[in-house]
Amino acid sequence: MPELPEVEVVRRGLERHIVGASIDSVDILHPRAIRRHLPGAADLAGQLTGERIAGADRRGKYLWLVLEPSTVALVVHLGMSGQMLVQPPELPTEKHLRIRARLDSGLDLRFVDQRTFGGWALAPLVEVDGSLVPDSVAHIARDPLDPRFDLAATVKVVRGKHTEIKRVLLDQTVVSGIGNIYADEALWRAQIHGNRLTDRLTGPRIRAVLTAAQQVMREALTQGGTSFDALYVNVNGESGYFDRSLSAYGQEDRPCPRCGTAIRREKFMNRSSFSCPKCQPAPRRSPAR
DNA sequence: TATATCTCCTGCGGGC
DNA sequence: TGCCCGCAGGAGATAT
Repeated sequence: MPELPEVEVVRRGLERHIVGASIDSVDILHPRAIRRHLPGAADLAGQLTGERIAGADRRGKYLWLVLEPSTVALVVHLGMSGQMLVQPPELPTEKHLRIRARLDSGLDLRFVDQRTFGGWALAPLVEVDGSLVPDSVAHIARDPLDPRFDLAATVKVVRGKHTEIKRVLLDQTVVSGIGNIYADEALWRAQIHGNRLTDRLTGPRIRAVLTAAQQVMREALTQGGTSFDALYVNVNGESGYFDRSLSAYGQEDRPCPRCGTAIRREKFMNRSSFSCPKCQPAPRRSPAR
């Protein structure tokens, strides 16, 4: 599942393989893949055709290609299962191919997405807090790998909320790029249960969990991201290996690497949470969910 | 206004 | 073998 490290791997691949190329034509093969582009498929294809890809940028899990001469951005979200593949056009069409762009470099840029949670949309670039981002991404906070990420300010925002720490880690308007996998890993490293209330945690403990998120995502990035199946791959169709290094996520009933206690799985926000019952004791009375 | 919950979607695996 | 159901989960919409 693509979270920040996986998206960054894809961004780097796009930067290496398609920046500088121009778009000759675009085929939209599934309307849901462009549902966030309100003017529709014909408009998206028309606006992209003839544009030159001038750069590949990212904030959190949002990725965008800067286009010239229009200066708009093609915003890409991979959702649960999206892939941006750079392929020779003669390669067979993928089963879940949603969008195909033909480039003047002789390659295809393909958007493949089994579960159709992801998609493409065009957006003008606007300046937010000193950075140029698509206006549809303006509400997304800086991610922990951003050189201008302000840890102290983020700690303050988190402490100012009255909710559970895991909810805040998943709130992209507070800190971006963290999904269910890295939230569980960061909480495990910081030895904090995800149901702990933010306004009852000390500043140093919140700082510890944010720093842990930063560390775990940096490590994942060096290993090409996390992959459980063929759903997440880089632009060449290769999977990452970080899933072999996970301590909590997906480790139900396996021994905690720190204390040996069996990792437990709980339902949280309609999804699964994994934690060590000894290292990460739950608050005495969990808030109603 | 802040927080919580629902919904979208597809393929896989388990149970019957 | 085939059908049904639960599960996976990011993010916007809707409810509280």
